[in-house]
Amino acid sequence: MAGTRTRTTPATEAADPYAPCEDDCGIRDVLDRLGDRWSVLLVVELAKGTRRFRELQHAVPGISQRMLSVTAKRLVRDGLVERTVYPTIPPRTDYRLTATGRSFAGAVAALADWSRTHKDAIAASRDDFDTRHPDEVR
Amino acid sequence: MAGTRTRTTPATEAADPYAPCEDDCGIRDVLDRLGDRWSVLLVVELAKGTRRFRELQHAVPGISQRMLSVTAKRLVRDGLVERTVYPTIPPRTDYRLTATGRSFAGAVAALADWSRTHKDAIAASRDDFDTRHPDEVR
DNA sequence: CGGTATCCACAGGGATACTG
DNA sequence: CAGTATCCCTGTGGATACCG
Repeated sequence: MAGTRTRTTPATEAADPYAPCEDDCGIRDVLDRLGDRWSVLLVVELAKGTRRFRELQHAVPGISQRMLSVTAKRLVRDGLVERTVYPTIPPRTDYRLTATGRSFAGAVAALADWSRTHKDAIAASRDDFDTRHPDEVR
Repeated sequence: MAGTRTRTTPATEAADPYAPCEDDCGIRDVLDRLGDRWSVLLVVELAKGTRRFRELQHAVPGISQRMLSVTAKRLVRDGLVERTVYPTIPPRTDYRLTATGRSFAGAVAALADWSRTHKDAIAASRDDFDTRHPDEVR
């Protein structure tokens, strides 16, 4: 999502180019988490229980060490995930959902349900659209 | 969301770098719509009733003509929105949610509810985190 | 083990101009 | 009115290397 909440104009700008909360108002914050590639997958995995860094990395195939670190930190900042560090050698870090995080996981699960029940219809619609409009860039 | 569903590697690649549907499986498709800047705003507006191109543009402040066009087309392709063109002069185009689209709007509304009830907690958590970690890039 | 730091490719999306 | 065509800047996130 390039340019999210950013302005292109130099700096000598006064008004916020984005609407001051039309229907939005806070929803964006949640949507941004849902939108990024990994947050939801991490939450879904953590909904199953406490996980260590390495465990998360294996549970969510394809995530890089960097993105796991970045995403987890974001979730911790938002208060959805709790991080516990054991200063042992070698170190150990546990991640687990907070109460808010579990609530969020519930909301996500509802959405996942919607996805599952409508994915076929969506796929069909796309195929249909694509055959009807063979050109197009996409 | 740069690099979404894309590979950086040249072309001589065999296996899909992304998991063949671990827990994901179709959810991504929905999440991608939720993730982009405008889809949800458009759906929310259309949930109120049929809208013309221009009406949508005014209802969703900040959206460019191009992004309205692009986003609407995506929603039509996914079968969430229906487009009716009246070949009058000047032309007129109506956009309205399909049955699937209304169902989707419902799911989004649920999410919006979650957002509203938790936005304060999230904001508080962020403030707390930020004061506790004054440095950091963000 | 559990991260950071750095570098960079690339798709998203804004601005602007033009068209049926 | 309702788009399309271009151009270009931007943040996201992948790869890689290094650290306590």
